[in-house]
Amino acid sequence: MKFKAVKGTRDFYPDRMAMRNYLAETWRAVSLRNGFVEFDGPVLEYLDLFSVKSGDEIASQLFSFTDRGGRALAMRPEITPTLARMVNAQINSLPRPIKWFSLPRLFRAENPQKGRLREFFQWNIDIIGSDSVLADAECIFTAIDCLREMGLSADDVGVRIGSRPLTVAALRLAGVDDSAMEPALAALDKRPKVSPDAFAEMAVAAGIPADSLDKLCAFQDAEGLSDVAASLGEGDANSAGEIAKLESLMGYLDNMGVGDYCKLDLRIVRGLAYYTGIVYEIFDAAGSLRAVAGGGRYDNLLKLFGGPEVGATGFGMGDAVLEILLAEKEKLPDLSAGLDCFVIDGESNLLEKVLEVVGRLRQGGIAADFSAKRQAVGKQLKEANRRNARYAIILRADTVGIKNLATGEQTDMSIDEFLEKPLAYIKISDNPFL
RNA sequence: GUGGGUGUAGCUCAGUUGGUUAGAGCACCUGGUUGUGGUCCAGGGGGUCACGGGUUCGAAUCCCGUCAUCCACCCCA
Repeated sequence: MKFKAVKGTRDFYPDRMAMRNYLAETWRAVSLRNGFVEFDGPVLEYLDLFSVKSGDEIASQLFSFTDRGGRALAMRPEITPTLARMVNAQINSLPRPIKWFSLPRLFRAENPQKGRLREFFQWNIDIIGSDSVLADAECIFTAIDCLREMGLSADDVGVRIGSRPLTVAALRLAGVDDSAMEPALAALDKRPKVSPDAFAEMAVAAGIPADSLDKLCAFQDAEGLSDVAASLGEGDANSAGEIAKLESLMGYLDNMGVGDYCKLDLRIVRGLAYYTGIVYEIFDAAGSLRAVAGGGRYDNLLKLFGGPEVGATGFGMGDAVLEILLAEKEKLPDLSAGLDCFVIDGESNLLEKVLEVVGRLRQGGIAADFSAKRQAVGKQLKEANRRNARYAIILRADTVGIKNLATGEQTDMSIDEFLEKPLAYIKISDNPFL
């Protein structure tokens, strides 16, 4: 073969396309029933848009180019900058809180590996214009609502919830200066992935005093909020407020009936610097995969993009890991598309009749097709079977046999009688992805 | 960007210490029961063995390079 798909991209043959549509349609349906409205922006943005909040490291993982007008452009690696740009442009006319979702196609020029591709789809949920922890609760609920809709229980996936402000408070208490906060947070973020010794080495290199590591670990490993409060000591009023937020968050999630999916876990820090409050990641129970989703509060972001200071919170869920997880848990639905009716000419010279019946059925919203070849009934039934049809409509000069291919039952009547109201005799597919 | 594994038919894979015309199953196509399916039977198409170079009388097989893919690191928006 001379031409191949580009590294890190996927060809969506019909089976796979059906799966992609299933994810997209479920994401969309869940978003809408949670009160979010859909938006989208261009795949291409000015390169500058992505350097505002991210450094050069990120820029090196972008697909970027200069167009014929000399503009430095990039294919979007995430939708949040576009969201910020769009919201900022109309912030004064948008009723708050803004509850928007998007299903963007994204591109990142990194090396592909399990659950990571160069081109992928992501579900983004954001609430802008609310400082309340209720907004965080709504986002988390929406994520769980989706996973539950797809058949994943609290035994399959869990939301681990941490807090940036509390983690910062713990680091301050450990003697880390505010100017050294970012590398210290980065070190804590890596802790779950490395050995205790390696973590200690990394932490000290990041400027965390060695003699405070035990206390920091105890803080991160706290099982409950009272433990957290204890490890922060008397602390400041701010920390007490953050602990209260986590408490009401957990309460709200309980109220909405998804408390069993959620767990306090202060080891969740998130890599990015812009998070300002509650942060969370969703993992498979075994913890063998990458995060299915991740998000949190980012109150400074709109201002960073030239807008006002407004509260914002949200998450992103990629398609790659989700699909792997659903496959592992055997929760992928059977999406084999089938026809409602396969129309067969049961005698010779009936093509005109076949076309008439097919036309009428299709017009009535019934998925109908017929054989490209005029051949024996047996062959055509075989084809109907291969096409996964629910009914074979076998035509003769004046009568029609309606055969249920699953049960083998067949009823005969006049063609006119059938076409009068075909739905009285057949049950059409309720598969919306047909 | 770095490191390791793997590249044989559309898919999953065989292919014996290098030896003549490269195989199977599934899928696909055609035909068989003068016509009501999923089975069965017979036949068929399809591979420059990822690509390029080297060693050899001879390479799918050994060596080098390139590319792709998978896994991991970096990073993770």
